[in-house]
Amino acid sequence: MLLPDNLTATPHECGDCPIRHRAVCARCDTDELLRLEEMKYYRSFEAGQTVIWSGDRMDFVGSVVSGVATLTQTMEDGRTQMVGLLLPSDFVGRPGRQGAAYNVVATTDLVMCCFRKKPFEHMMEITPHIAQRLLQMTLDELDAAREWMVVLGRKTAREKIASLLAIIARRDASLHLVPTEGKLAFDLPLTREAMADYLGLTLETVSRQVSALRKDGVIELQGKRHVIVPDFDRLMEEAGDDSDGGLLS
Amino acid sequence: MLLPDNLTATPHECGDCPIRHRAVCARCDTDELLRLEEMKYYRSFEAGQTVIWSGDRMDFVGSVVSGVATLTQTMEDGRTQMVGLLLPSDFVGRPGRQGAAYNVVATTDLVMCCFRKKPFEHMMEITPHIAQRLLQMTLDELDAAREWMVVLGRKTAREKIASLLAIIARRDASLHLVPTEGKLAFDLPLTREAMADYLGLTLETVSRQVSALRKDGVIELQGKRHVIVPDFDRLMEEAGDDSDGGLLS
DNA sequence: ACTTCGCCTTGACGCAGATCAACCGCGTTC
DNA sequence: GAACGCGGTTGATCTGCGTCAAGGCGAAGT
Repeated sequence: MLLPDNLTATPHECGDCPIRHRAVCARCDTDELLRLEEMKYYRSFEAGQTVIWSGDRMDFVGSVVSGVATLTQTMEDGRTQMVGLLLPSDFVGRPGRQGAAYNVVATTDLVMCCFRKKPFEHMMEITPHIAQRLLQMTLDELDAAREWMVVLGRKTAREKIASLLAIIARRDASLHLVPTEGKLAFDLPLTREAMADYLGLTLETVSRQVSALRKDGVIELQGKRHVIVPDFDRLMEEAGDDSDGGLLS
Repeated sequence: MLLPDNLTATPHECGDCPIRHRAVCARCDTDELLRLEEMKYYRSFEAGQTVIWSGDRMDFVGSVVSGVATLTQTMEDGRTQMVGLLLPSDFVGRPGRQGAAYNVVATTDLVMCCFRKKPFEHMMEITPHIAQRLLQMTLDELDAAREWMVVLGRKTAREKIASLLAIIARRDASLHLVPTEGKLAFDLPLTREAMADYLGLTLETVSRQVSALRKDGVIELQGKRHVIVPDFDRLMEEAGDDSDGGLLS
């Protein structure tokens, strides 16, 4: 599981990158960064493939270009909890750390944009604002993790589902920057089981609550995965979290 | 709630600081850092006092010297979830961010060691490895948050209690560095309600499970707060987490 | 066309933990 | 020393979600 054979090194200009690598973007930065830009390479994975196993040596950092991956932790008896959801533009990796702390699994076809860790860390040392940008991104992750602790600890099953749908809808909306006058639609990138693992529920409960939200008109479904949100505010209300999180601002 | 009147500016040498400020320690660092060291000041709070309210402007960063504080998030209907437990040596604050994201409350008498945010941020810019150290600390926090997501999402009430006790016991043991041949003892710095807020439970359930652990000999109690752990491995087992986390290594 | 398999849905039932309520011990106030 | 408040305990009951079980649907293989 160390260096997969589907590793492809594609030199390119920053503008070609559909999602700019937020930690290091040669469009905003210059000079030494262009050297790093040259070291950039892509890796792709199929849905279901494991990117890296918890505990394995991890010699790269990167970010998600397209597709969705999850960070999961499993207890000895098999109970598993998702601890991170990686959507396009999210960063993966722990500069300064040896091993991976969690399983990283692609839940859809996935493309990542990577740097080898060593040179990346070196660049971090000689280019102060990379470390700072990384710090800001890590603080964002920490905020997301803490928000999720509220969901896990204090929300009902229905609120949990609504919260998850809201997160995905919001992130999805911020990508295809087409304002869709209040109606959002997206494909769920997760199975019912993965949703359950994210929310600390069972897959049956997830299924029931999704059905309930559909029956109550909070969402519409086309097939099992395509979700339409007729009224985002209503969804946020169901999530027990009345701020719109800046989607419509 | 902005600048409390109990702010005291105590110039000192690093060695005097019972808990060295992990982000910036003039014993390890030098030169410019000594300038920062001079800007260090202390603030103290009584048990129950709020250090800062969520949303308030936060113009300092700091770390806990002694005592315990909590980060909490409250929903509109009053449900509250603790999202961070701040023990001695833990860092508080978000360099580069304006407001506080959570309520910070002292649950015991508390002493913090602070820097004004502006000069601290400036120092971060001109002293690269401060940003890097801060990044490492933030990654630690993120790991802790994710570990807690597993507790919240997948553990039973009994396991949750055991997990919390184990965390406190371990942190406590690492402070008074006296090896106590397997027997640990400490005072719970949290009320039953605060424990419930940390664990996503009700205070009644916390009370019942603590009693159950006592009845089963996993812990002993002197009064309501003083806990004795006769066998740490047993406690870890109850927590559903068989690694000792390095306490006895 | 039939089978198989993965993913999902729905129903019946049980239980862990929430809720509601009474009470205890202890320190503080008047 | 009576009254009070605060934190904690314990009991009785309720309920949301887990568990177990059966079956549906669509895609892919034979």
